[in-house]
Amino acid sequence: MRRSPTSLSRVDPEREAALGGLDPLTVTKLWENPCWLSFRLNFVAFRFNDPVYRWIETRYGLVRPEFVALYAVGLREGVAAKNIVASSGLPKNTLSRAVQKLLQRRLLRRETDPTDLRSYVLHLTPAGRKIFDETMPLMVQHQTAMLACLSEDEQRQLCTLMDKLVIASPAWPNELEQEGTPS
Amino acid sequence: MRRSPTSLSRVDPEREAALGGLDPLTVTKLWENPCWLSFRLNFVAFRFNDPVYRWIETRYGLVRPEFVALYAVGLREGVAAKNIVASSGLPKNTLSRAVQKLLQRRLLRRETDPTDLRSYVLHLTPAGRKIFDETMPLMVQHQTAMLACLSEDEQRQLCTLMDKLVIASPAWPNELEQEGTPS
DNA sequence: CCGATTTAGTTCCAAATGGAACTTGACGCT
DNA sequence: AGCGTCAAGTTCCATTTGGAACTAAATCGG
Repeated sequence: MRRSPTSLSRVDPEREAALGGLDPLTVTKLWENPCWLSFRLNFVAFRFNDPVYRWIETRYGLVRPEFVALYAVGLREGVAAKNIVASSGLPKNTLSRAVQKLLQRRLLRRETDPTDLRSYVLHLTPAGRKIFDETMPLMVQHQTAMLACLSEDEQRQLCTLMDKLVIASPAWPNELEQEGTPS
Repeated sequence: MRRSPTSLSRVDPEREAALGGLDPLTVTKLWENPCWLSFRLNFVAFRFNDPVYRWIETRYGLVRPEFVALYAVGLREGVAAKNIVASSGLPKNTLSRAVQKLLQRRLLRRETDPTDLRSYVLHLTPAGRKIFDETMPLMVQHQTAMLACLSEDEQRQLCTLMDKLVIASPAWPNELEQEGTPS
């Protein structure tokens, strides 16, 4: 029952030293886990997200989907909720509520999209923009701290590799076990 | 206000072609987003997690934290709940419930840890092991599909780079904006 | 060896979540 | 144009979630 992926990364002794800070189960998930990608993604993502969202929640009273929406509009004025859904994976009713809340709090403004009357075009108000501008540097600083263990070059590599994944993502299966054409 | 990270990856024209399948906001989050790491992590993690957890839920009636617990014990018999908490980031009450449910359903078995009477040592029952063994190949297959856009060598690189991040993680800040020693 | 602090796990409960059904507008087809 | 299907966003409601308080056991300090 030996599975291959473990061999992808070797537990070389120099590293073994640095492992003191990690829970033993974490070590197992790193090096005796056929699903190496999933664990690494979720673990690192969590370590990024958790401090960020806790800070935003206590600082501005915005919960995660609300900030996701605000951040998205901050990056690209004029998006619609559907875009945020597609790029974040949050369910659309959750995002609907998030947008409502942001509208109430006058952090977001919206107008119906003249080219599609079902859809709304979103913009940040100055107050919303202020939050975006205040938060961004902290997030970048946190990212920098997390990436400090990698050289500039390694950081670029990581970025490029993950680019490829995201770009390839439309071709990935949305369901497990979709056997070819059933009968 | 130009921020550097965008320059980490160039939107070279060959890629621009393949971008058809992506939402415009996704493209912005890729290449006009100072927080490039966060987006890539969360996006790819979501695309892995979502099909997997939906399948497990419909197939076995296990919700996410339940499967997280089952999977963890499957990887390393004899772990305690605290280890699963540490390695997964789920809150401990959520995991407590997940374990209870798995005990009820006889997928997990537990005995008090003789070296620490507060703690329990967890094991899979044969039924639990069966689920683990059935699920693993599908997850690996999904991972393989997602990684198909990378060469063997690139896959190894990605694995190694993320190793480094996980290993460095104990040194990362748990809070944003913890200014040095206050007064 | 006794009190003060920390830790593993549980319980409580208010709040967030997300599936499903719904409304309204767009789009395709004949 | 007219009808059936699809898409954007909202609403409803049962379920899940996770913070905070709690219990019991371990660990630390003198």
